Amino acid sequence: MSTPDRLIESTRELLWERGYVGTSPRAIQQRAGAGQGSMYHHFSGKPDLALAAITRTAEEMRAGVEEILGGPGTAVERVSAYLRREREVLRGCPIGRLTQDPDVMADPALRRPVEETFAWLRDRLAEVLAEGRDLGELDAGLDPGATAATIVAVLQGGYVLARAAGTPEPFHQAVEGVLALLSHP
Amino acid sequence: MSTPDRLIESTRELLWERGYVGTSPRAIQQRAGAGQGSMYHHFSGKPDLALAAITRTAEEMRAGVEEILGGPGTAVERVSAYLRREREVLRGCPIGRLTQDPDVMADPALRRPVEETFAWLRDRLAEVLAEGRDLGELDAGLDPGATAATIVAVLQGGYVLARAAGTPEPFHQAVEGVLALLSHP
DNA sequence: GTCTATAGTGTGATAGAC
DNA sequence: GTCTATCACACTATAGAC
Repeated sequence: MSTPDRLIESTRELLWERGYVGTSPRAIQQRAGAGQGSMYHHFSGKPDLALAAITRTAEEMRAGVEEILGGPGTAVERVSAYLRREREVLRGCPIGRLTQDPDVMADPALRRPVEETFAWLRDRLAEVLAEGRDLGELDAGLDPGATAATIVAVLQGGYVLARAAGTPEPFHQAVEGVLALLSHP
Repeated sequence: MSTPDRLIESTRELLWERGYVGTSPRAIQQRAGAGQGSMYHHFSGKPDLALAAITRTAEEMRAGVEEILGGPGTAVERVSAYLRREREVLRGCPIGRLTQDPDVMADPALRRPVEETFAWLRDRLAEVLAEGRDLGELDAGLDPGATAATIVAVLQGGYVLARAAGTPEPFHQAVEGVLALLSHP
């Protein structure tokens, strides 16, 4: 792995664990096994590195979601598979957590990938839900856009509950709760 | 307002806006109009002040919730009122955001009020939902615990979506989405 | 490309005068 | 109780040698 790649990977991990404010260039360098000069040679500074890290994380997340939502199965099956997919629940969502970082949200360049990822995710889920509704798999009165927002919110909020509780259990409860509401009627 | 009170209020605001890592004693003092000596006279340091601030916020939140959930109306009416209550959506949840702060979660004293607040909230909502189910207002097969987790997660995740989008709209969509699922069958 | 040296600022806290 | 002075350290970045 090249030095720039190692720096980006270090930044990704630290942004996930400690957020943007809590991540220092020094910590990034140490984790990557790179010196200061090296880091500032490849990147203009902390924001530049963070942009590379966030962009890469957003791309990976999108690909992972599309693998499930664009795969085989009925609409409800695909949504269920997405909700029940294995996750490192207590680590939280690497994109969602950036949302709480004022310095990220204040920088348009850093904010864009966060905004776009969630917009895409909601749209993609809404498409699948609309498909399920049109095929009679879901209630005819179901609002795909609102329900998609609910589902994404359950995941993001599930992470919050799990971290508060110190266990993944409330995350899984929240997921099963919304699936029961979705499938039951 | 006394100096200790002003310091606590400053800390509450800054924890909400910038989180624990992003909040410096200096910023707290400046916002409170207090000097360093004054701050360290009344509090032993940043963690001590944060504990006072978090405790106060948790107490207020609990009282606000109980006012609605313990008020008049059917179970669904009270849950709807709680979900639709006016909120400063883009500011996020002052307790939920602490969940993303590794230094808060690493300190058992700071973590406890966060953990207890969410545990209480889920239990309280589950009670109301069980009541609604037992009175035939909600589906007989509804799981109160899981559904309560779902509802709290929708709120917490709604904040995340709203901040990502830069507008409160997805928060309201998520809320209406879950209410539709809850009331429809 | 990578290194070390250095700078300027902020952090979190203590000391001791008033 | 509140003030100013001071501390040791970390942060983010630049300079210039190698």
